[in-house]
Amino acid sequence: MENNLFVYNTLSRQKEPFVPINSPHVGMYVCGPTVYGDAHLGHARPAITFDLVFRYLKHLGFKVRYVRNITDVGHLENDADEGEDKIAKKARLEQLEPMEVVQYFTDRYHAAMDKLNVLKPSIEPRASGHIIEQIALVKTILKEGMGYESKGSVYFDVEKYSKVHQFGVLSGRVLEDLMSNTRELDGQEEKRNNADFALWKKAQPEHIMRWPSDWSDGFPGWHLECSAMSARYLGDQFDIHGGGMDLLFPHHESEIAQSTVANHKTPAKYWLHNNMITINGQKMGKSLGNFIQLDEFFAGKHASLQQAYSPMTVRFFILQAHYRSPLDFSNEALQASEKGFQRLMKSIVTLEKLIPVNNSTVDIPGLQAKCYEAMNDDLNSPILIAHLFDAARVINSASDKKENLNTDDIGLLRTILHTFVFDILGLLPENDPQAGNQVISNLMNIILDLRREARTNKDWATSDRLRDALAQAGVVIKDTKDGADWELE
RNA sequence: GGUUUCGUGGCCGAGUGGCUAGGCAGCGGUCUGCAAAACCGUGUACAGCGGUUCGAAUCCGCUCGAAACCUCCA
Repeated sequence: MENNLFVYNTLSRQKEPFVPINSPHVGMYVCGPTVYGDAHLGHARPAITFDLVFRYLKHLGFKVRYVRNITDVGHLENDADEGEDKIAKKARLEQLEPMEVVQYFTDRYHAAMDKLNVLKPSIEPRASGHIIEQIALVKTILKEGMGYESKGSVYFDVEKYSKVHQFGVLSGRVLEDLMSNTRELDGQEEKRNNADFALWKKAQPEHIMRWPSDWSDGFPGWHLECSAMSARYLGDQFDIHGGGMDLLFPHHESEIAQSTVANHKTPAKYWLHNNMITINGQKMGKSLGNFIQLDEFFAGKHASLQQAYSPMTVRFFILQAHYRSPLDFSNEALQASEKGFQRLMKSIVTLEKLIPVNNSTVDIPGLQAKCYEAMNDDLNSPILIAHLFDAARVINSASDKKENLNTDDIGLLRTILHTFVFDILGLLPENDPQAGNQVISNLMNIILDLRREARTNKDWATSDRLRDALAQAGVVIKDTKDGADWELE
């Protein structure tokens, strides 16, 4: 298996060769959604980013176990309902069981991911299903002397940890700065230091989701689930930990601290972080109220949307930017992606109609090498897409008889496009009438025959009538030198 | 205030010491009965000011501007 993949490791702040701990096996953990609301455009980014990683690693021949969790417990809210679990709050408002809410939004999340052609992870564990592991982890941390109990809650002792390890390896935070943070949080007076974070929280009387423990009836701290579940399914040390940049601190930093104490080793070898999607230069987020849900994109129903954008347009839009760059939403940008995506997909259809010529005028093996080069350079999907557009231009030129392609090169182009467009980028054709309905195809042949007859007789009136009528019916006619072609609008 | 980043042509977005990114839009052309599609051609872009260098959008410094995180967030 050839592997020249380099990835940017947040831990070292540089690109490193990707060498799995136990090749060909790869363990990858990615922080998944909190299921108390519908997925928005921001959620699509990590899902698609790590879907790309998952797909490419598999393509390279690695045996990947991809774990992406569902957070259905434990996140605290810092508003009027202090210390209340987000899911419990929503449930009470709607008079639903918390698990009913969780199920509803989990299903909706899965549906949106399916539309975006995001592959299912190997394991999708729920935090609520791993309370036992999380309690065990708290006990281990207490046994190691790095945690302390306070009024039924348990906190991680960041200052003590810092005497042995460096807290802040991932984010570059300095402990002194964290300690001097004077912000008043719930339970702050229970902590020895401001920088300490909760491992276990005692539940308030109104708190619905709670589990018994040695310390109190309560719920796990929000960094704990990822440490517990990644270790449970991938072992103490695994290859890739992914997530959004916004989780870098405190979430991932705390995970490292917890896992380091519990297992005496740093949990993940490579930390990969995707950047944010912005709207008017600002992060798209629930708390900012400026997010657009994925279903709203697909339906075109949102004040900020000029039209509907298909799932593949959204996917292509995201892949056209590098995962570590911020990506700004705008209708113009989405429309450009839509056009570009269609151009790429049309070229794949055109490729199937090419007639081989003896002497090729284009270096197709070189193109393939460039595609791999792009992906190997920290999953540079925008560069890959630029090369695929080069392929599209070659195909169109060949179709126009301006370039020549022999049988081997046409076959290789087919391999390149199918591999990179479908398998790796995970794009799907959206309107494929030929594949869809044989009857339509047959009917179209009859109509185009009639139109060709009219055109041979220079009966432009009939020819145009057919073209206009078909356009009304949603079929676009394209005249080429070799006769007419058609596609659904 | 601290930590981490970023500032590229009309829009989006790669690159990162010398060699065309790419897409969308625009303009000109080829093709066409016309149109669409396709193809070809077309842009003195790198926030500003200094410095290093034979050479800087790319490295360094400063200035200006923006973002994320520091509090739940993808």
